[in-house]
Amino acid sequence: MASGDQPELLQGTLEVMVLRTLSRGASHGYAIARTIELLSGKALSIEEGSLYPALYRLEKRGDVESEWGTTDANRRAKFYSLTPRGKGRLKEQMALWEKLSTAVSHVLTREPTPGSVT
Amino acid sequence: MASGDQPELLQGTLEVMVLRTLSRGASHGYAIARTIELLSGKALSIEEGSLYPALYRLEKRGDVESEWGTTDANRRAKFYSLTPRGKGRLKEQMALWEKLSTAVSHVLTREPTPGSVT
DNA sequence: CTGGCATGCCTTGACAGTCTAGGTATCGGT
DNA sequence: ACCGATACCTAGACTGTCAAGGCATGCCAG
Repeated sequence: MASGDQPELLQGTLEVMVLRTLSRGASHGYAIARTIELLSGKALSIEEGSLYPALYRLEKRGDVESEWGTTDANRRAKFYSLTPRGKGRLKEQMALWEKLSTAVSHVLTREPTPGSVT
Repeated sequence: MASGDQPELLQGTLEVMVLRTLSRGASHGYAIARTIELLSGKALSIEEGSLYPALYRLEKRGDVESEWGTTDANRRAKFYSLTPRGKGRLKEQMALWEKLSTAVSHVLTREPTPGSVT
């Protein structure tokens, strides 16, 4: 923790956000980060030290594949795209997020049933 | 892993769930775990190896305090309760969860604006 | 009365994913 | 000539979770 109080990402959510971003079309690291930040309404900030390792994980696992290309800004960049496998994974992970976040929300807001544990 | 594929907790959410549980009244480790599992609709399973360290963290930080007592089942147990500080922390963490989970959901569901980054 | 199950607490070690904090290189504009 | 934005990469520390064990005791079925 220390001093820099940026809210840390909910561990495990970066991957699914990356997959989702790529499901809208191939993109490269830098752009993926900017896109996620934008879509989150600036609530999330994607650190490169987390993003690149995540990308490598996904590629190693066969969920994405990469190819070098050139960006709008005329710069060399590695473009990642979803593989069929990755599309499956995305679906999976979206469902999992839905399930888990709902579960957590329930715990935080639900009133306990009368017959609770003591 | 093997067969029992319990989804891992979203890292960082355990604490806020514990605080929230205690906000409904003092409780002990075992009961806290059962309560969270129940409220989550069995979607979450709280591992003791995560729960107890979390409880110690919270106590060390002054968010909860503990006292030995006896349960309904007539067993010795350490009862934790929220301190004023802990109530503040709970409020904070609930807001943070709200903010982050909303942000993630946006990233997963929102359609990108036309002028996106390339 | 005894064996097993549920209750209840605790700890160690491995591990995964994130962050900090550096580094490199190039393009375009001032 | 420089500087900011773009773009990639990596090492090391850290944090929280998990798996897997251990211990003790109350209660009930057989």
